[in-house]
Amino acid sequence: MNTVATLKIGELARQANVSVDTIRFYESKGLISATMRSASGYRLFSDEDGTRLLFIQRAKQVGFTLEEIGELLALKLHPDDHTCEEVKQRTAQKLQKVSEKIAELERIQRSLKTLYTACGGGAQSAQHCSILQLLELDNPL
Amino acid sequence: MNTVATLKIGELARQANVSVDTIRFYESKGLISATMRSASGYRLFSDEDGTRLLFIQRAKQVGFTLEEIGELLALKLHPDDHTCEEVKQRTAQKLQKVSEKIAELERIQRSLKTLYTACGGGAQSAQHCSILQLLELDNPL
DNA sequence: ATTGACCCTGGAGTTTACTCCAGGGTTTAT
DNA sequence: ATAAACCCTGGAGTAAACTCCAGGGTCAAT
Repeated sequence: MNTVATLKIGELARQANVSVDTIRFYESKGLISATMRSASGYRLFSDEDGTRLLFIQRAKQVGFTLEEIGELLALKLHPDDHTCEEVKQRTAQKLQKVSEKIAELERIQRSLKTLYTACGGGAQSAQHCSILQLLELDNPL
Repeated sequence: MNTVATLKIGELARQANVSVDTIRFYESKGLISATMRSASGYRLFSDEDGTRLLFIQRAKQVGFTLEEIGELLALKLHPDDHTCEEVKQRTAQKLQKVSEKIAELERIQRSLKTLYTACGGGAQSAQHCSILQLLELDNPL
């Protein structure tokens, strides 16, 4: 893995498909930080920063806020970590949240699949039928 | 299923754990609509509206915008629907999006699980290790 | 018949996550 | 040596999704 800082902000932005303004905004929020600056003050990034940006985009897609994403990125183990138990506990909390999100999506998925097959399944199955009613069947109150 | 409109906005808000302002805001965006009004102009909602609000909250949690949620809620089949194919196609698109979100979450889940077990798994396994590196292993660029 | 807890509309304010200048230096190619 | 294409900072503007008034009507209980 190449970890030297050679990318200027525009190059990184193109690679990760975000704007340079977005990168600077994320930096201001502590989600990413230029590994170093060039003599003339230009930010220099490494490939790992590209991975980081990609992760941020994806986590956003599934409903994490930038603040939560920052917490996810802060979950780190290293040998001299004296608070291993605490990291473990925070990780467990995040796992819980992720599981809930997956369960939610699977419920929506089941309803959509039912809706999909009901359509064109013969006149008798094409009842009044919306995703709401299907969710209610799947998840009785 | 009870579908009469008897709930005033405050009662519905308490039931669905959102504010009355939020309900009125959703109404302005076409996500929900009071089934009727009382003589004095009060909005009256049915239990189905509660389900609707619950769905909105959950879909928001997994990263759908209010606009997308509106589209999901609009997916409906009924016998006199002449555009069944179109509904089917839109549903397929939504299914695609849901699958992508689930895949993303499962990737994050795998990394978090690895992080969770690495911690406390003996000194030799507690390497410098963050969710980023684990994601990279899981999803080589 | 009046007090407190609701409801209404219309509009202003807030937070999150960007996006877009202005004004000014830097680098690269011609 | 001079454009074109970058980069910098600081700050203003925008869209989405609320949130919070102000000013005024309604309803149930005392």
